[in-house]
Amino acid sequence: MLLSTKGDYGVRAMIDLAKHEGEGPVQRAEIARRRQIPESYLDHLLAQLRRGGFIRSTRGPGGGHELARPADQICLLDLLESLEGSLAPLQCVENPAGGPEAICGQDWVWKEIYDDMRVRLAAVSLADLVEHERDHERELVTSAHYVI
Amino acid sequence: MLLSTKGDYGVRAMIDLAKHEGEGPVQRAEIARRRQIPESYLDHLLAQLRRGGFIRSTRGPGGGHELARPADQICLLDLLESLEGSLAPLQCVENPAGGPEAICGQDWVWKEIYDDMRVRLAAVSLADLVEHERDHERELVTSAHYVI
DNA sequence: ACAATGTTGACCGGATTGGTCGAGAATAGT
DNA sequence: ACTATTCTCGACCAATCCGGTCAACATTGT
Repeated sequence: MLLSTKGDYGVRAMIDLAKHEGEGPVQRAEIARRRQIPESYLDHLLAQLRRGGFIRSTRGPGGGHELARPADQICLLDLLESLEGSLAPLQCVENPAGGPEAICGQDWVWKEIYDDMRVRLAAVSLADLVEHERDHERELVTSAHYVI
Repeated sequence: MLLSTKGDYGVRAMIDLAKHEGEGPVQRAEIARRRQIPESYLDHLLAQLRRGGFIRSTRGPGGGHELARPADQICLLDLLESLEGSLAPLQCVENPAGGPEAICGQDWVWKEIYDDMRVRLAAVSLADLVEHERDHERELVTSAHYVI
């Protein structure tokens, strides 16, 4: 597994914030409930997202969390690399391999895959993810209509 | 990191066997030395490769390991999936997600990347990897020639 | 003052990783 | 039959990571 729950949950949380953009701070408890994330674990992810500059948090009653920038200016690549660290599929793809090692033998294959992956992830914004989710919801509603 | 040392070392070992195809069994100690893999750890990887049907092993003096099929009939995808298990980058990409979860939100992006990745890996054979390594060696020799 | 909320860091059990080690089984050569 | 060589198998182990809990504290609105 390339991504741990950090990347999964973290992006879920960001999608939730993006969906409620402009409605004031969203509370930890709400995010946790809607996205099925353990509340106390979500803490750590929000802290990481804050340090990464993706969200702003305000304390006290009526406090909560909001996006630091518009959803269409946050791409999935930045988000995931901030949450997970490097997404390199293989050790020797990331580091410069020091000397003339070349002992790995499959690095060139993975370099291609990795580059392509990063391009794709960079092309998807948080806004795209929200839009996709809204589309999916509409689909569900429609199919339910015909079933019932 | 998507791949652990299992996938890295395992493929290294297979490249080594492919490179010495037709020269009789290659011994564990040789592979370990040439490819810089701890000998006793290599044991486990060879066992896994044997169970996966990729190699045959013979005991006793003069024994060792050889490819079970020609190198051009073994693709990187099969090897890695046998060594590492599923290469799915995200939980929800692999399992059918049970009910109408769709809570992940980024699964569609990763499904595309995953499919593409598997196609690429399926297109690379062990023979390709050996050829690439030989090319690389020639390059090194050539550049060394000019430097000296 | 008090309640609501976020912030931080310590801690924890279980799984996985990346090995080591030793006893044993098969086989070739003598 | 004996021995040296080589693979085979499973037990074991230390370190790290993962997913998560918890308690103590800081900040702010009323």
